[in-house]
Amino acid sequence: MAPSTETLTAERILEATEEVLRRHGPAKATVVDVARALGVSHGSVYRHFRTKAALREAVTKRWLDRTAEGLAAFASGPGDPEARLRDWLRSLFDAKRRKAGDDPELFATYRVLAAESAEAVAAHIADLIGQLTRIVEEGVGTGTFAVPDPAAAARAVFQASGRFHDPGYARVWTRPEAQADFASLVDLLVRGLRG
Amino acid sequence: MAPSTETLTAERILEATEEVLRRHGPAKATVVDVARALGVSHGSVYRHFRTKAALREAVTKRWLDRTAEGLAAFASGPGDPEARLRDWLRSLFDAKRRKAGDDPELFATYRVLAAESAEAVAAHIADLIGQLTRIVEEGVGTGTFAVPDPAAAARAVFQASGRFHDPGYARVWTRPEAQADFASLVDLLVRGLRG
DNA sequence: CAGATGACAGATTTCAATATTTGTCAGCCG
DNA sequence: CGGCTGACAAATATTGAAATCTGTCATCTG
Repeated sequence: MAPSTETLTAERILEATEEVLRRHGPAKATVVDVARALGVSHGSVYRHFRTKAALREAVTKRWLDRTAEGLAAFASGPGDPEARLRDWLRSLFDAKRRKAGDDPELFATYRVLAAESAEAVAAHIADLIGQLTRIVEEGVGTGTFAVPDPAAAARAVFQASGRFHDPGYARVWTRPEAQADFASLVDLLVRGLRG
Repeated sequence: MAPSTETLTAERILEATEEVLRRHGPAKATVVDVARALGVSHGSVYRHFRTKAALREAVTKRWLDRTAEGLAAFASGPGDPEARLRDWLRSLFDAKRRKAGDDPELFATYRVLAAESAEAVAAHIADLIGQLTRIVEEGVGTGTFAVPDPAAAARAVFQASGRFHDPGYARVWTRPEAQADFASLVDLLVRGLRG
């Protein structure tokens, strides 16, 4: 790739790394590839990221943050908490299924990256459960829901719906019964929250 | 291993195969090892199992069947359906956690075997969901539960509790919060079934 | 003759040599 | 000087030749 006159920033390195990962996959994407894509020596990349692992983790964080952003709208939007909970869960399921279906290789790549960055994933999950907690708390406030511990209930809802957002289950998302299974699960969980 | 004068049966081969898998792990357990353990030539093993895959699948089936047996008691035992449902879920979680904790290598071995025999696993899961369906149906009969479709609800309960029985989650079973998370989830599901 | 054997071909795995990559750092350049 | 370079050692990955394994079958044996 042609060298650039622009300043070398962490941001530019992250973009180039995403591109290299998309092209070569997680196993063959090297720091040298990233440097080549930017037209610099690999030593320069190490000036911005201490290790290859740190670079990959930064890419993973960006990706997880983008995912969480798309859901925040449902978490704090207006409207009935029960409907918002349903929308939030459906939106999460749809987004995951779309990503896994549209570009399986890229999805697999991010699966590998996520497995490497347990800490970033834990933070992301805490973020999502936080969004759910706000919905459940509001539902308790309006009387829609009746649970003793909204945070624990939100956690349970997130874990119970794992089959429809945990990447480990990606292969079942396209099965014909997935849609009905998802509907049954959401109904059961919502009834549980109503108390 | 010493040769035996006993007749070579499928059963004896399966026992020897389990032993070889326990000793060598799934990657290094060969048909020749099994034959050697029985004091016969590997050709004789192929008289009882067409392929190595078929042999492994038979071992997997035995193991899955033993697991399902232990739960059947709760499925059809006497007593309150809600309590039986709770006992069934707890028993499944405890059994899995015990196996994963007591002998992680053997657990990992069976995880590999199960991944190879999708069909046998699907049958096993159908069996378990069948047990759950019977409990839910009985609960609907006694008025404890109120769901429109007991089979769909049982399916949802099984999938919702995946985090506490799916081997893919084994690494979270020993976390300190697992116990509380399990309790929250079961409470939520039971409330959902009560309608 | 039913069941076991072991030689065999092709597929798969292992292992050691070879090549690449990671991460460092002394020195270069604007 | 501040940032970039590229030579380098150690760690990791790739390769391909040798060894092992899978599955078959003609032959043997009780």
